[in-house]
Amino acid sequence: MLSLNFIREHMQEVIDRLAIKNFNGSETIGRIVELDNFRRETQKKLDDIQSQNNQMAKEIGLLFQSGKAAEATLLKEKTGELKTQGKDLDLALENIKKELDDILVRVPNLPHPSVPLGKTPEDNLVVMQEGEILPIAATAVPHWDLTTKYDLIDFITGNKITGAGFPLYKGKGARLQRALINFFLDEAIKAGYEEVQPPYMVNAASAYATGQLPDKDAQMYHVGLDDLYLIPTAEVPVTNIYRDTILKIQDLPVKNVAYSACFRREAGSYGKDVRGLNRLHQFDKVEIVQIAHPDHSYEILEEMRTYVTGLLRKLGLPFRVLKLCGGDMSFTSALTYDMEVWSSAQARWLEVSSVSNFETFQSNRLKLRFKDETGKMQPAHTLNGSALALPRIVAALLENNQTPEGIEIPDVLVPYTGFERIGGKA
RNA sequence: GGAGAGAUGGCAGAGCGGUCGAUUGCGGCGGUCUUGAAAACCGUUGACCUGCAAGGGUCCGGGGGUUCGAAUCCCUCUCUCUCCGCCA
Repeated sequence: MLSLNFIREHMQEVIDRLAIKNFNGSETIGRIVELDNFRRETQKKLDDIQSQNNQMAKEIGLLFQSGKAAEATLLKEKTGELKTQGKDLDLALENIKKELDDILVRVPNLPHPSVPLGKTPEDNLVVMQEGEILPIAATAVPHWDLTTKYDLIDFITGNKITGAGFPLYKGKGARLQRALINFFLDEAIKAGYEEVQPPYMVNAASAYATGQLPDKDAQMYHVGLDDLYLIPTAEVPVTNIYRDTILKIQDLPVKNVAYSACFRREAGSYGKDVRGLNRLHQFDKVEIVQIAHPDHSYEILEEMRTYVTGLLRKLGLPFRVLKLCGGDMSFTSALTYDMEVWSSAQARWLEVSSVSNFETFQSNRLKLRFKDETGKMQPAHTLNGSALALPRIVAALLENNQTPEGIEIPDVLVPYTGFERIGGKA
């Protein structure tokens, strides 16, 4: 969430920048400042009463100790009034804080000044494109046909076991998954990330801290009996490692990588977007997370972007990088790059990674801070990115590498798969 | 799941219901000494809210209660440890 002080001191700027995310903040921001003023007033009143209370309690103590019981009793009677006032104020303060917090957690992060204007994905800015976009071969088929042809993924049985969007990977399909996960993890480790294996369920506090709650409540699977959420991305548990943490400046940047299954309800999705591997309820992803000094977070964002495009290059997939426009950015992000790979048989771009800088938006909620050069406490910046999400990578690999002899596995993956081709005589 | 013990500052570990935000040790930081380091010695060392400041307020696992006054008493929840049970 945004910090109250920043909002107070930059009201108009906050409203203007929120508008870039198509969020009309004029009323909300006014209300926030109003409530905060009220909060301060009430707090002050309460503090004064507490102060008087403490003072009197001390005096009473001293009187009793020096044997002046009568005077002490007299003073005791006077504390009743203060107590009632204190209770009322306390209650009022609690209500104000609750209302303030409810509003504050629903205000999105401010976009970085370089974020392009726009409302829809069409307004995103293509910042680079690489790789050859080959014309579609007459015989090329989409991945949902290839997975059936080579018996790699069984959507029907997955549907029987659980439901739509929960595929069953089989044989070389399963091995390809495992190969990709290991390849992505090894590459990240080479790039200096420390591997962690997080829990796949998180509590509400964690989901709030990274911004999934209350914003994306309906997108997460919730286990009601225990009040736990299935993670939509490893970002949630991994970033929450650092909740309520004070880091040393020399520990920055913190670099973590994690593989996890991801669970998303994807309520409201339909049509060609959900066909085959394009959109699933459960999928695999390797996620990179960094915690950075605010002075360097944008350099690190570029570093992460370069890292991810490097992976795509190694896999031999044509890709492009988009800088998301205000309207297409997530609630929590200040600047996001999306990486998309070209799927030849579908003749469309598929999003396979999203790399974002959240600046202090998450760390404010996380209470993730570090002591800076001057010994002052300040919130760190958090960043993360997919490196990478598997399903659409698999889709693109299958579609782009299909030949009459079968599907060719990229050289970098062969040591991981143990086979060079799917189908044919191999 | 059953029985018991516990939860205090970065860590360890004190704390008769009344100047306790908290003794002490370690660690950290600064200094003296030293060519440098170690050792020794001296000093310093929690977070948050509010205020220009002085100051005031809150925090001893979370929440509630008793009391003029709670780290200290009571209730409750959570977690940890030990033992038993069950089990990948």
